[in-house]
Amino acid sequence: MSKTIEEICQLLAEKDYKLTPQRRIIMETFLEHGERHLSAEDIYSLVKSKHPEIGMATVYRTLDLLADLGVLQKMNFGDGRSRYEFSEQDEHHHHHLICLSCGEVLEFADDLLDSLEKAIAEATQFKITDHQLKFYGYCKKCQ
Amino acid sequence: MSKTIEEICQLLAEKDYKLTPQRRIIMETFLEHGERHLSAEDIYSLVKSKHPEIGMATVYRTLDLLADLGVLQKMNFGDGRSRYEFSEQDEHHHHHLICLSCGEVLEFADDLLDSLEKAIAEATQFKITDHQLKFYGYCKKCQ
DNA sequence: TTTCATGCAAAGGTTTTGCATACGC
DNA sequence: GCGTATGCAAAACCTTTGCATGAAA
Repeated sequence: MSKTIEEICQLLAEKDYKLTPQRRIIMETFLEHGERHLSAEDIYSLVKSKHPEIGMATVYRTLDLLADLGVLQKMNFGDGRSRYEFSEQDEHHHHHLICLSCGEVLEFADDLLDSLEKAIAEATQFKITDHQLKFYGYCKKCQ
Repeated sequence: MSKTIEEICQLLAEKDYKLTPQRRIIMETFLEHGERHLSAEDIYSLVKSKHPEIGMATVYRTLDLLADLGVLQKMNFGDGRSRYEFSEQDEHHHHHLICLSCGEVLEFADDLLDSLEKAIAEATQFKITDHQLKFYGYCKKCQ
């Protein structure tokens, strides 16, 4: 499960960030549409429909902030813009299958990589905080 | 091993692409600096120092072409620009460890994912052509 | 000679920044 | 009230495109 809005607000407060209406609106929008991999533009459109006064720059700044706090994860699926999704640190990771033809992104649950991660950390002396696995190919429709 | 320049030229010929001096120069530059994960700008600078008449657009077009031919692989390490490296299809995959502090990129060989890939292909009906695994963390120096 | 590739500059798209104003704490 | 956040517009980037010229096959 992703965090609740109260948990996120608490994270903000802990780091002395202000809880502004804009930040709350953006967080709520994310919680309502969390299933998708939203771009900044997606968020901006969703938010703008109900709160036209909000600015694009605020969306970008808020997404950056939430990514820094570890609430969101910034991803790149190769379509020229960043996309964001809730990071689910305590849970098992999920990975992405990206269709090279239609761009569809499927999710795939898996935690096989944990042991691999440990082995790599030991071998390279890296302190690994996260990993990201993407499969590229063609979905059933596009083959 | 990555392909030799002759093999790449042959690929071009097979698909009726012309072998221009610019394309040759860019391929040679890549072969000379193949160990790194070069951006278009990196290639442009390297190429420009010996052949100042070459244009940025040609670099982009050639990199795209080589990626289409399967010679290069376009990657994204989250620094706002695409990076390219030789794709080594016949060999075992290698993956990347990216330091979130200094941006260093380490490579890590592994082929544990082949069986996972098969299982996922079966479960999702995707025809998987490639995968990409990235670990994020902090390198020895930055911890 | 025909067709494709190049170079340049301009356009496109995404993200960041400067600055005056507004607002949370 | 202090200091941070916002909105707007401009700027900064990376990448793509249009078009006349030039070169490969």
